[in-house]
Amino acid sequence: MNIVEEATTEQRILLAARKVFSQKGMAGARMQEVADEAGINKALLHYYFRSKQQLFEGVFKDSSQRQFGCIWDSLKQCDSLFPAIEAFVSAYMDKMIEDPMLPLFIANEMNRDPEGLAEFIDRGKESRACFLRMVEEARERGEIIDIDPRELLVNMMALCVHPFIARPMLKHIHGITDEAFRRMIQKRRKSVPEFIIRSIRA
Amino acid sequence: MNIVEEATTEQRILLAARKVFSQKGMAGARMQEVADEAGINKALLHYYFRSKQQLFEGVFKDSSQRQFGCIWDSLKQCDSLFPAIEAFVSAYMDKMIEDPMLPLFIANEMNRDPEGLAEFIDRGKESRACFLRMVEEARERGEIIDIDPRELLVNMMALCVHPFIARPMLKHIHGITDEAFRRMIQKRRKSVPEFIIRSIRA
DNA sequence: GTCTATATGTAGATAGAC
DNA sequence: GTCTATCTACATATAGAC
Repeated sequence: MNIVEEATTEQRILLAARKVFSQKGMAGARMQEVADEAGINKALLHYYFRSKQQLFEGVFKDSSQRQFGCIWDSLKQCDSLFPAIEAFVSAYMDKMIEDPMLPLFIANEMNRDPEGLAEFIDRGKESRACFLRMVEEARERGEIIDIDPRELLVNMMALCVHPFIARPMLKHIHGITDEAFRRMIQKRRKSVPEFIIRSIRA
Repeated sequence: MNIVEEATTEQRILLAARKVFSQKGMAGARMQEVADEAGINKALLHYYFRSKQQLFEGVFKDSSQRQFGCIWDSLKQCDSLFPAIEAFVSAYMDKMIEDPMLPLFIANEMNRDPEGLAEFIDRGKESRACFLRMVEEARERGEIIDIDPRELLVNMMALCVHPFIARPMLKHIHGITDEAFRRMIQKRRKSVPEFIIRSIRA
């Protein structure tokens, strides 16, 4: 092996599959397209991953871990609420900037097979519970208004994820380019936490 | 024709197709399933709509009109900002309660074929422009803080639409039933406008 | 208008050479 | 491990009887 190691075939397949599956979805994706994207033959896909379903699961396992993994963790690294909100929004948006197709991909996959996700979603369970307690406590201390912690969390996720889900529509409505979209997202990294905190501050 | 007219075959096909397409997406939908759902034969689908693509477009045309049609109009029926926000949120949510799969369906279709949507999105253009002016004016009068009107609109849509996009995840995370989800949405009809207005009020 | 039967194309998967 | 060639299954679409 060289010091500068080339990507293994398996890695190239996973990368190509992630691109194709997240753009086209499970049903719309074609094995041929994945093969082309990876620069290999269709038959080789079946050599590494027995079936399309298994390839898909390989990709999805990877993707959903990346999506849900460190995001929730960002919540509990803070000891007070407002910094935690800022950290969560930043972490979430960073992940989606890396991989803008992921949110829609995951939304679809959850819709297609709700059970298949359970283990990955549950991974952030404690972090989420920790955050909900933090909200509860801030409320008891009178720092924030009376709001259901779970509702706050839904609103936070909504404000983070929606631009990526609705990207084609936003681009059309506001007539913006990819570059302008990127700038909008960067702006939201600051404005979204402000929007949230203004709304809940007592 | 009877006074109590039965649904025509074409209407039953469109209804069935809407159900199947919005659950499975264009690629995942099967003509056989649409036929079964409509209680007719597969060949008859091709009699009414020459191809799957045309059937899909028939459904999408209908769906996106329902989604975008009267929602934007709700914006300009008010002469001050806060009631307009309340009206928009209510109208939007009512539409989605009627047809909870529509948001994800439309998000996917926009992703698949961004151009295909243009005409339907553009339909609400004047209403949107009118709303953005309303925000601008409220800002000049000092009623609200300094916020980009377009950003406000994105946030409004995010808070409305996200629970429907992420429904399976929310149901899993919060361990709620269909009935509890429905209650959550009803609650949000009030809480979302409050959340927004608290955030922008000067 | 509605059906049965069939043609046509394509995608997933395998066999087997190298 | 990687390829070419092929099998099999199935989905869209059509032909034609009723």
